[in-house]
Parts: sequence; structure tokens; C-alpha cells
Amino acid sequence: MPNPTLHDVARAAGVSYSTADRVLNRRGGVAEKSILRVQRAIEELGYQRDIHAANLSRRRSYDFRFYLPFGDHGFFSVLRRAVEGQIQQRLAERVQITVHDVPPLDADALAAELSRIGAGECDCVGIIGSDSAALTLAVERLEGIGIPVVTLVSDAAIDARSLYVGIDNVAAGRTAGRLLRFAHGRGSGRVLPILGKLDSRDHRDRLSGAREVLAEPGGDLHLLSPLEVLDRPEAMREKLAAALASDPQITGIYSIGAGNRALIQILRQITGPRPFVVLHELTAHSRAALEADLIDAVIDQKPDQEIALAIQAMKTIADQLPVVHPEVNPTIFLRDNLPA
Amino acid sequence: MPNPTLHDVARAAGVSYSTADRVLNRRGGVAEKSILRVQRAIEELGYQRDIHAANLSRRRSYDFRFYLPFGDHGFFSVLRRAVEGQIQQRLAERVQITVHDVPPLDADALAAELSRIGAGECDCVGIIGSDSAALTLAVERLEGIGIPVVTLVSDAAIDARSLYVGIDNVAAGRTAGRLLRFAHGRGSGRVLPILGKLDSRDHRDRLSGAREVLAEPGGDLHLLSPLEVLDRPEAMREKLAAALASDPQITGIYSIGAGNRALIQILRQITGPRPFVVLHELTAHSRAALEADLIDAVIDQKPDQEIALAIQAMKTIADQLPVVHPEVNPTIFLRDNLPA
DNA sequence: AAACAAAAGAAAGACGTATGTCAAAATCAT
DNA sequence: ATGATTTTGACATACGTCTTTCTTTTGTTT
Repeated sequence: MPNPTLHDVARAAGVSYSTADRVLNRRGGVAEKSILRVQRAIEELGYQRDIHAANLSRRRSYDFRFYLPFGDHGFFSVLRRAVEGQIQQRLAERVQITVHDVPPLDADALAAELSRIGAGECDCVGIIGSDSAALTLAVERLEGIGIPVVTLVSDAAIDARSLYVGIDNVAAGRTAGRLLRFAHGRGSGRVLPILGKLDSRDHRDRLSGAREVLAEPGGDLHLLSPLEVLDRPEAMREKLAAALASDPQITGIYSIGAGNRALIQILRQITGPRPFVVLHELTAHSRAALEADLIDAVIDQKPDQEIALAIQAMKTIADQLPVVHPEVNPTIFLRDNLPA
Repeated sequence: MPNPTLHDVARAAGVSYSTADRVLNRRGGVAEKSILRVQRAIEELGYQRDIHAANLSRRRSYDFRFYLPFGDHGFFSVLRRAVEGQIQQRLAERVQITVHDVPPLDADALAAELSRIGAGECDCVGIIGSDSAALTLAVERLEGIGIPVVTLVSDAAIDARSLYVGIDNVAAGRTAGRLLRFAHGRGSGRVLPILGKLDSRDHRDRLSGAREVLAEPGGDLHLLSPLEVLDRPEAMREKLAAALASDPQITGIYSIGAGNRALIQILRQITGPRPFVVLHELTAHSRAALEADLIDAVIDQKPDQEIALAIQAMKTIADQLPVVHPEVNPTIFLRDNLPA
């Protein structure tokens, strides 16, 4: 009745435990017919190796590192908390997680950090990807010395890294675009996109996703040319104020990147009907803005789930088992379905 | 460097392993001062018991049962697949999960099944709640004989059951209402709610959530009186066709319960502009309808996640550890953020 | 100081798996 | 049949925890 053990398998196959073990762990030196008998017994009994007992015996423990930007950037601190939240939980399953600080928005600094990691120093590293030759090189080196790399949030070094865990940013942009369409019914409108940098891949993807949907037939929606604010509050304040002043017909705003604190401040000052606003990442600020009816929707990439899935996948990769690409979906938060 | 073991704790506290064990597992017969020394050592070393080794040693295995309605009801089959998907995975961690069939929408039959479970027969059961005196009694009995009960999807026997894992249905209804508001901009409209039974708690909750939001000031939205279709396709077809014919001003439909297959069929026949449609649960049919632009949004309760969290919580409950109420949020799917 | 109870320690075997060593058995080549 | 080789089995030890049994130490009571 209880789960069969490898002893049971051996008995059923009519071989010794040693032989069953040799088959299970591919140690070689086993006659073909014995291999078959063991495999058949495994099939028939529905044997499942007790991974925990195995890890215990192997003294296996996983050492994972996350390289995350420091600073109080809203989203990155959410991400960091998500990782820290996992540390305790995963400890019980022999997964050691450490977080290493890197300067924000600095691919070269990240690359330099990564290049300091020696072979065997850890079992897997997680980074936030970005387009950079130096970073690509660093990732290639790590993979070369047997340390798999997982990219988060934004992909990078696509040929080298083992896995990307994060949302499809085109889909996220499309989703934002769809909400903006909803808000315009069958009427017309002008939508202003705001982003950090146009050469950041995730921002580009989101913008083009939104453009796709807004350009669909039915309704007359015009997507204005994007404001680049480089994650700097002053830039956001100035450029957005200027844009709103020069074009009073703006009926929608899609904030693609960071800097939402400044955006929200400006929205607070608008009297009368305000544009329909969609932005990214649920943080303390964006949440408050939703609740205060200053914005309408937040597209979130569920950092908690993303990190949990990434760690899960890292274990699988470290064990050299086949990885199922974990899926994270862009999630829509309105003021009515906020988490507690 | 590696995780400290209980041996390390004992050594650090200057007591024997036995004493450390007696403290850790509250076996009693330990002097107060020793208890304190051990606790301090645990603190200082950051000791975390290796649960897997503990379970191995205890020969602990968890036996959980889910009682789910049979039939090809879209959502329930999704839910069932979610459970079945977990069976294999959890096996490796010594969790045995079995699914038991019960007739759909029949609280008394479920209650009868539950009353057949004897003490010690399993470690926890999961059911889909519904308001019923018989069911309440059955749940009370189970909890009485030491078998905790977890309710899913819809809550029931609130005083007796150990935990509810599922979405807040008022929030789900509010979310649907918000989307319907979006779609009406600042204009007016008439929204038709359709549900299974008014005396089903989750349906009632969703309806009142939607009503709350639609009644907010700004815009002129009228919520029509709900159609009761009792999960029966013919009822849906007849009543909905009649409603649409008699009121051509309907601009929104909120389908609260099941029976969406028939709803979608009718929508397909509409020529010209159709109402904005929000319904519940992502199934093969609702997904296809989203993709075909027959409906606009689906509110989903993420059955996979719900089941995973429920099982997680069941383990915690079975171990008599403090349970953190797991949160499941109503999720919005548009045609642009569908999972792969 | 003797008698007793409470507290602490020592030791052993178990859980299911991994891994190594060594000897026995089966198979092969000559 | 002999030796060489491959295959198999037996056994031991370990992982970190649980649990039981038995002894020893310490403290209290009279």
C-alpha cells in the first residue's frame, strides 16, 4: 500500500538491491536482461524515487545566487522581497539562496560581478537580463564553466542562458492596449505611452504589443510617440506636464516602465476628467493610486510567483533534469481584485 | 557552513542530543534551564529542522482526498485535471492524493459520502462547499473525529471546516463590474447578469459585488434582474434569447455561473455590435470564445494554483502547524494575456 | 545518609537512498 | 578445463531525524 521502495523493485525484478540501484542510477556494468527486468518492475510498481531521501543521502544542497539592483526602486524592492521571502522557506529543503547587490541599470557592472564567479562556486545564478555585449560574454563564460544562468524580468544572452523566467512583454503590452480600447468603447482617443529607454528590450516589446492592439480596426485610437523618461522623476514630471499641456485631447496614458511615483503625483493634480491610465508593476505606490482612483489598471508580472518558479526551475536545472518552461502571465489588477 | 543539525544544536547548548530532541519535540521531562539553553542555541545557529529527514524517519505520509463532481462540466473538469496533475508530483513528497466522484450540485450526496469516512482513514479531505444542513453536519462530524476539511471554490460550514481556499467572490464580482464600467466609458448601458442559482453563495456574492461597482456614481449603468439558468443549456438558450429580444438595449452581459457553452452559441449568432461580455472560468470553450472575439473578458479563479495551495495548506494542517491563509485572487484574462 | 524522583545522557535501530568495497557467481574466450 | 572478464550480490556506512530503552547523574525529601 505505501509507496514501493527500491528494495521492493529489486525483489519484484528478482535482482539484488545493488543491481536495481545500478540500473536506476545508470552506473553501468549490468546485463541487458537485468536492466529490462528492473525497468519493468519500476513500471509495474509505479516506483517513484523518494527525492528527499535521495538528497539526504547525497548530502545534496543547492546554492543559488541572485544578482539584484540595490536602491529603493519600487519594483526591484518588491522583487528583492520576493527572493528574501523564499530564503527561509527553501532552507528547509536544503536550498541556500543569497542575494548580491549590483548597481541598477548597469549591465557592465553586473557582467563584472558575474565574471568573478569561479567554477563550482555555486549551482545556479539568477540575473535581470539586459542587452549588453559584456553581459552576454559573462553569461557565456558562466555556462561554459558549468554554472547555469537564469534570466528574470527581461531576457538576455538568449543563446547562452539556460532559461528565461518572466512574462511575455509583447503580451503585456497587448493587454494594456486592450484595456485602453475597452475604456474608449467604440469612440476615438489619443494614447500617450511613457517609457524608460527605447533600447531596453522589455519596454520596446510592451510598446509594440500596445501598438498592435490599438491599431486593430474598430474605434479610432491614436498612439502618440512615446516619452522617454529614463527612470528619472524630474524627466517624467517635465515631459509629462509638457505633453499634457500641449495636447489636451489625451484620453489614455500607458506607463511602460518605472517612474510611476512622479506620474501619480501629476495625476493627482488633474482636476476634472482624467485620462484612462494603465501602468506596470504593483507596488505600494501604484496600489495606493489604484485605490484612490488616480489610475485604472496595473499590469503586474507577479514577482513572487516568478521567483518561486525560477527557484523551482533552478533546482531542476541543477539536477540536470529536463526543464519545463515555467509560464508567468501578465496579470491585471484593478482596484477590485487587489491582493490583501 | 552547511545547515546545522540537531546534533550541532545539542553541542552548542552543551546538552545531549536526546535532550535537544526532547525540547524540539516537546516531549517534556526537561529542566527549564535546559529548555532555554536549547532554544537559544536554535536561535543562534538558525537551526531549521530538516522536514524531509523528519518525515522519512517518521514514515509520515499524507493521505488526502478530494471529492469532486463527475461529468464534463467545463470548470469542474479543469479543477479535476488540476488535482490529477498534482498527484504525480506530490507522490515524490509522500503525499497520496485520491479523487472521489460525487454527483454534481448535490450537497446531500456529498454529505452522505463524507459520512462514510471513518476516523484515521485519511489525513484531510477537500470538498467544494455549498450551503446545506446535511453537509454542515457531515463536516462537523469529520472535524470531530480529527479529519480536517478544506473547502474549495465556494465556502461552507464556516464554523467547522478548517480552511477555505478560493477566491473572494465579492471581489470577483466587483472586478467583473469594473470591466463592464470600463467598457461603457462615461456613457449609459444596461447589464444583464446570468447565474445558476440565486441560493448558491458564490453566485450571490458575485452578483452583489458587480452591483456595488455598477452603482458607483459616474456613468449611468442599469443592472437588470438576473436570469436563473440552473446550469442547464436549454434554460440558458431560451431565457437569454427572450431577454435579448425583449430588450435590445442590453450593452453588457455578466455570466456568473456555468452554462457558458450555450451562451457562446447564442453570441455567435448576433450580427452587428454585440454586448460587452464578461464570464467566469477559463475553459477550452471560454478560451476559444475570447480568441474569436465573441466575449471580452474571463474572470478565472486559477484552479491550478488553488489546488496547489490547498494541498500545501493541507500538509500544514495535517502537521498541526499554524496555517497562513492562502490567497487566491480572481484573475482577468483578455484575449491578449492567455496562457500558452 | 538513604530513598526516591526528576533530569540527562548513551546507544541502537529505523526511514529510503547513495555509494563504495569485496567476494561469489555466471559468462566468455582460449 | 583454465583463466579472464563481466555481472551480480552481500555488506557496510552515511545522510538527519525519530523513537525507544537503559543507565547514570542530579536534586529533593525524609
